[in-house]
Amino acid sequence: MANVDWDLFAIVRSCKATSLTRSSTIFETSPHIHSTFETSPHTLTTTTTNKIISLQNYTPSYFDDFTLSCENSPIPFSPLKSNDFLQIGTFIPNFNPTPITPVRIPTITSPNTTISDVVTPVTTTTSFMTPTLNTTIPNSTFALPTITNISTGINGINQYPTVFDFPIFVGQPQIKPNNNNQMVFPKPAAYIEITTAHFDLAYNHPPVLHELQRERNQLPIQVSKTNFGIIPNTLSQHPKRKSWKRKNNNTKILECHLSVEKIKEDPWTWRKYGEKIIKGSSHPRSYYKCSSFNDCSARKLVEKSKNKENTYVVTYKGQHNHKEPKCNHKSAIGTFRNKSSKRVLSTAKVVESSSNVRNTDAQIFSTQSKVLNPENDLSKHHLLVSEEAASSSNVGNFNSSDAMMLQFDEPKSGNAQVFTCESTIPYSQTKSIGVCDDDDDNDILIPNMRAMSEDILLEFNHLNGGKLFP
DNA sequence: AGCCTTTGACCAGCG
DNA sequence: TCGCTGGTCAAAGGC
Repeated sequence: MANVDWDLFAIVRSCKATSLTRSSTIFETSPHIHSTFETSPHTLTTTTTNKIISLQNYTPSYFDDFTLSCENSPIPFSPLKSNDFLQIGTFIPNFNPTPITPVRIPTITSPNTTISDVVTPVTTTTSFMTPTLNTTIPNSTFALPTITNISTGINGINQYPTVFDFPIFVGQPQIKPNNNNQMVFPKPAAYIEITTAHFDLAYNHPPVLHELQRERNQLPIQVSKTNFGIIPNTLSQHPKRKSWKRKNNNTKILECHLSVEKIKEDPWTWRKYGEKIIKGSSHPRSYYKCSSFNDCSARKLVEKSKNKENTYVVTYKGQHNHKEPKCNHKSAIGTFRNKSSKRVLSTAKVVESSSNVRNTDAQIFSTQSKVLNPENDLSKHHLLVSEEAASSSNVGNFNSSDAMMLQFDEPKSGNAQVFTCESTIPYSQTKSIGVCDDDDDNDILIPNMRAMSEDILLEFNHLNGGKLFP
């Protein structure tokens, strides 16, 4: 059972790519207004034709929650967490789409809940090129293997696909197959696919998961290396804003809107090297470099979203020239303590008495300046886990990054308390999956976000002035 | 000791 | 050419 809570949802998610085979409807169940673009109803009616979902009457919107119904087989369609969303509006006006490769293949069949005969996986391995009038795409582009079961359920949780599991081809008008079973684009249009790949691209994931898939004799994965899956963001980009290109003409940029939780899932390690007040923005922009490897050119810009609470605009530039750091799935924006397990222990102890707590946006992601409340079970657990990690003879490689961390600082003026949810993932469970082992690339340690229930997170809300989970 | 954040100064592109 | 602005550097200090 120890493994269960370490459900590698990311793997599960990444190993599935599905599309409906029948008429379907996607509609947003969360009625929130998230952006100034949103003036029309928040319902997206889609139809599918031959495995393609087309959005009609689309209005740019965030998608916090979905319900996806498929004729007589409704599929509750929920995000993994409350803040899971895709800002599809960002992706829509992609009239010159760069190659985007669907990379997800359903591979994991859990002994738990399954959804049968509902979805057909998409395993397209070729890039999606700019459609033109009467353009046809060879049928092979859409040749799909068939599976009958899609399983995401672990312990009965999240037994349904999430938004990330469904590639969505956004097009207007619909793509239709011709007599030769080729996909025909009736007129120039923009098509974009939204899959988990985008999130992974955002995090610049190396093909770790893909390797797993290949080991399972799945189809090879092709990830576009040429354009990094760039999705032009013509909605959010100010036309006069060209300063991006000054020094980075050749760097690859991906902008995405991520919730705090998503940001924390970033497996890469970053070091903040600057912060700047951006004109017209009420929030400073923070600049991060990849700190995992010297000379890595990957950079990340983080700025709090104007439009959506708890959301940050994260811009990735450049590419990592190294593998994703192992055993670092804590995924804070900044700090990564890679050296010793002592650090975990010392940090945990030091912060017990610390009152030096800042309350900036950036600090939300910091692993420093944290204060534990000794009276809090989670804090105790954190210490316990940390000490166990530090003292265990066979866990020498364990560090704080092995566990997911969520921590929220409180303003100085208050009774500073920072709760570290890191402790919600017992170290014993990390071992069950595999501690760091440089000799085993297949030991992937990904925390189960569901292990941290929203109720728990909400309990921390007041500690952060209600900013994180209003 | 090492790595982090902070922050003012500087650099460079653009209008 | 100059001022504005975004991006980066690097010293200082913290953990």
